[in-house]
Amino acid sequence: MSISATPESPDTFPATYDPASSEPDIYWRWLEAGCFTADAARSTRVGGDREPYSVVMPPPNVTAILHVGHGLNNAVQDVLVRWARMKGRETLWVPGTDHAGIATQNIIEKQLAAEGRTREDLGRERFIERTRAFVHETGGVILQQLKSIGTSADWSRTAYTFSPELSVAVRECFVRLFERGLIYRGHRVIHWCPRCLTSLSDEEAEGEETSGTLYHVAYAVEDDPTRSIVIATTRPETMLGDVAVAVNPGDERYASLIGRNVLLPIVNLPIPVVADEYADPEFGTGAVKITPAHDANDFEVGRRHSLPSPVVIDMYGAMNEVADAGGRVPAELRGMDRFDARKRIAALLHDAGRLVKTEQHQHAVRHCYRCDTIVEPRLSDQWFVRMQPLAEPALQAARDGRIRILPEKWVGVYEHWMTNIRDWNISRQLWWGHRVPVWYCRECDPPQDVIASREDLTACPYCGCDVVQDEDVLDTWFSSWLWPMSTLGWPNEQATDLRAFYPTDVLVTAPEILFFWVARMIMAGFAFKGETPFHSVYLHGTARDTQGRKMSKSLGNGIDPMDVVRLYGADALRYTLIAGMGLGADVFLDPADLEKSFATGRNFATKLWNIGRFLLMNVGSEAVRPMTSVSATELTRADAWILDRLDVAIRECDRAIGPIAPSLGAWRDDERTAGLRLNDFAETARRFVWNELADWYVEASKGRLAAPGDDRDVARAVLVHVFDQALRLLHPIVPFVTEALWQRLPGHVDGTFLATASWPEPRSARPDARSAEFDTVREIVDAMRRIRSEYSIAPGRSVEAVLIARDGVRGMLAEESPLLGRLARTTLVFAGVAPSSAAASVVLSAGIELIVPLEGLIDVERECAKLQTELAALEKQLTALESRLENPGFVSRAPAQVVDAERAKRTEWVTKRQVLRTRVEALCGKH
RNA sequence: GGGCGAAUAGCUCAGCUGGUUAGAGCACCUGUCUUACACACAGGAUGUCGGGGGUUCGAAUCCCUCUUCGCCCA
Repeated sequence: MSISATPESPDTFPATYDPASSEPDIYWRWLEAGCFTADAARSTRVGGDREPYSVVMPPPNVTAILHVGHGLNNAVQDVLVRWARMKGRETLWVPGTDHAGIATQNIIEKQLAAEGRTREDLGRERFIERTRAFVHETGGVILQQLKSIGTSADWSRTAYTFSPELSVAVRECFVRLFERGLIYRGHRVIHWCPRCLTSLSDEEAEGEETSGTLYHVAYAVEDDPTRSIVIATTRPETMLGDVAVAVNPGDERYASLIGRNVLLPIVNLPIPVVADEYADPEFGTGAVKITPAHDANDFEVGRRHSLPSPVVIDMYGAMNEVADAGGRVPAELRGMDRFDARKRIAALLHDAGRLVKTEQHQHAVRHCYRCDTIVEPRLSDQWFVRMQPLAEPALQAARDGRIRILPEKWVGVYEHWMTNIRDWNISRQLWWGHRVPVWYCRECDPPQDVIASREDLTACPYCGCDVVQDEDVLDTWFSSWLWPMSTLGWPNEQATDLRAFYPTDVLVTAPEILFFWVARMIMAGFAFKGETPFHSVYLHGTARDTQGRKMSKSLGNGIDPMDVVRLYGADALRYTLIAGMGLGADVFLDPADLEKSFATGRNFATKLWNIGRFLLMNVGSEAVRPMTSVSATELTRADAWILDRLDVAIRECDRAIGPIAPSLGAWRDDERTAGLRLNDFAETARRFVWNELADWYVEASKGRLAAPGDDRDVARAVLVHVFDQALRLLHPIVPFVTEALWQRLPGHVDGTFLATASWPEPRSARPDARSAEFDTVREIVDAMRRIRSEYSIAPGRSVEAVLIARDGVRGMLAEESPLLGRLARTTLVFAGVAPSSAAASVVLSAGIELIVPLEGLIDVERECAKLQTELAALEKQLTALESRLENPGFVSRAPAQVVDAERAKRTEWVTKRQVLRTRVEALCGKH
């Protein structure tokens, strides 16, 4: 064992911690030592000696740069991962990026536009080449940024959704689902973004509450122009594609019109009135126009009634006769944008006397989640995944506890989505992404004309003719839903990582992508591995500004985590985020005042640094006794107390982070919601090092460290031990400063890292009795400090206090008098009765009475009033307590231990009341 | 419109299956260069637990209702 012991002095040890100078170095040394590299062979699942713990990082977009949301997400994961690693698990955290089809393609298209070109100018091949080169050059910056906040991921396993390996997984997944009949090509009305020029899934078309107009339009009855039927619509421009008016079959108002024709205004085409349950008699006029090509519901109605589907809006969102629409779009409207056309058509209807009225109407309008353009329903051929069969096991797993979702409020949301699941449109009309692995043979008869294949095809396997591949690519989420498996080697079932680390443990992400990603990963896990991909889902909150707005680039209210790292260090960033984030709660930060926002974390790191500074400067560099060699009899009361508090802190931290995995195959009800309270964990650890170790133990040890002898060595041993343990507890939250200090502790072995040190365990099951005695000392110090403050007694002035207590307590306190002198500048005088002089006094627990004669300083009236107030409050509570105990209902029905506790309390309070009364008589009576 | 959830100190939140005088952090006020730390130390104030009703020996906690807010899905 080599002892890295250069004597510390104020010169070599600055009073404030400088993260900028040490963090990068520490991180580099962790990497060099391979601290974050998992060894699959050690996993018990492949015959190794360690339980595995694995986490997959939600892959950021390959083109993304770090924002606070990423910081928060990765801070949470890093706390869990570092904790698991210290607990001795073979820990793997898989990092990576996704290729972000739409977002990345948008970037390249913008670049091209700046050059006055389009992707069509380049052609598909060259466009993909260019995008690939761009991603290669500038992509993954975010992964480098993640390193500077301490992310302890296994970079040797960095994955990418569009890598050759993961592309194999995507293709395997597609073909298998196709073969199982769960992927089909459908002719449907889907969500279309006229700007991105691609279809979107239901989840990607986000509803947004919008104030619109409801237009009431009269369609004249063909054979009776005196009558008309009034429909209500928010989208009058789609009327050019109307093929019917639907009314509810039970709606008597319209019964006589069913089967007859009405005339479509402007176009002047006769269209039928049909009876269909879809028409809601309560909404609008109860009659609804049917436009199969431009509304998903209308499409279904159209199918039921065998109606045609004329297309009157093109892919760019402009009015045009696209299909089966001959003569429907007037010349003046052709090529006009849909929203301009809406106004124009409203005007035309008005002029024709067909616009009955308009009214304000609140409704949800779908927007593209990537570019916020209003989505246009579009009739087209798309690939869909039949989701219902996949949802069953995913739903069941959540119900029987094989998987848990925290905070629990999201479980209901998950269940609701899963039980009402709809088919997933997975094809995108993009170039950047996994191309749909389907080839078409023009020569073959059905059913061989559509061939899904794991291998690229050049010729039809059935007839040898030429084949063409489907033009579309797959939704990026169709590759990310495989992430927990594909990153570990799936579909190669023999892959060591897959066997060693799947299923993973916890998935940490934001609730926004519960459906996009989390739910689908669970479905994929069951579909392809027959197992849940993780046993816990932790959905964390959102970073918001002081007004509660979500931080975003467009609002300009974001915080760049790299700025925070530069100014205050990664630890400050991490501590602030973790400590400020309750389970599922949002974190509020002020983008205009980084100093204020991150002071919590910065101050804490500095405090920790200074405790270390004190310790290293005062403990010295000579060998420190290991705690195992220190016998209980050598320990002072302060030692017993801090060791006891350490045990409490360890237990509370463990409880806050929680069970690392379900104790059986599934979560028991009582452990289902346990743990993952990272803010509680942070607070407990903070309380221990700051309010207990620094405020009391360090202060109490100062005298002992100054006096050479055996006791000095005991104090040094306890101090080093306790600080070492505290650093371990805090390491997952503030890895850098804890590592820096830990490596400077006397006795540190070169080449060992806190990052891979063991997690603390409590020393003893039961607290040492002398720990409670130290609490009495603390109580007296507190009381003396209050009195001193109240009477403005100069800090330097020594005070004498009279103490009335049992013999045992007297003896104990006599022994602790040096400590009382140091911490409270008080000398105790033991007496049997209170002195009669004017004095400040206080009654402590166990009937200890403390009287501080302060001749001349005491305001007798004030002191008397204070005691009387205290006595009155006590009497009131005592009365309530006694009436409770006299209540037969309480005594007979309340649990015995509650009743006993109340009785014990009564005894104590009665004693206290007696002491207070005597004191009041003595002090107030004279006055 | 359907569903889920929340309302506790100025702010952000704990308070588990009912049982002390309802807690923490931050913010705030007062004092202090006490030999690691003023990014600190010491002391202090702060709540009809959203309103109303009910169950119970006992309600912040359970039930009903109203109000307000948030989220998800239409």
